[in-house]
Amino acid sequence: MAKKTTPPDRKTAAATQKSESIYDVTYQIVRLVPKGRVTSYGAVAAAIGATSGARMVGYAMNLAHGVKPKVPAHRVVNRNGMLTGKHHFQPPGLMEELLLKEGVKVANDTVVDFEKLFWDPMVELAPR
DNA sequence: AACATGACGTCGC
DNA sequence: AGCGACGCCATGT
Repeated sequence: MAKKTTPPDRKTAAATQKSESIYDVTYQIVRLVPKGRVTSYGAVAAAIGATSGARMVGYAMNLAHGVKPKVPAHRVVNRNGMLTGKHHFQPPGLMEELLLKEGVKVANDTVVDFEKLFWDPMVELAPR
């Protein structure tokens, strides 16, 4: 009886992920963004080692909804300084609101003086 | 396993 | 200078 080895009840994605997933790292980088500052997906991606994974960063932000501690995804914009993800907020426009409250001026869905407010994790966290 | 999608980025026209 | 297409990496179907 009992032929073959009975496979243990493995839950889906039980041990699939390790302690740190690309999302976890991404969230932490974003959380490090100081108030009144903004960063870009590409910069964060480069900081986590996914230089070309800018899309993954955006993907991670999408999952960041309800993640604790809260992830200031509104401080993350594209390389253009444009609030590309504003439509993913609830309600849309919340992203701009939050930025304005933090002192970041937004015009036409784009961060004003983006390069000035740009916070590069690679530079700030990089050991000189 | 292959295809399609995505909060980006870069190159080409 | 504005629009289109490809590339990247991960996820879902």
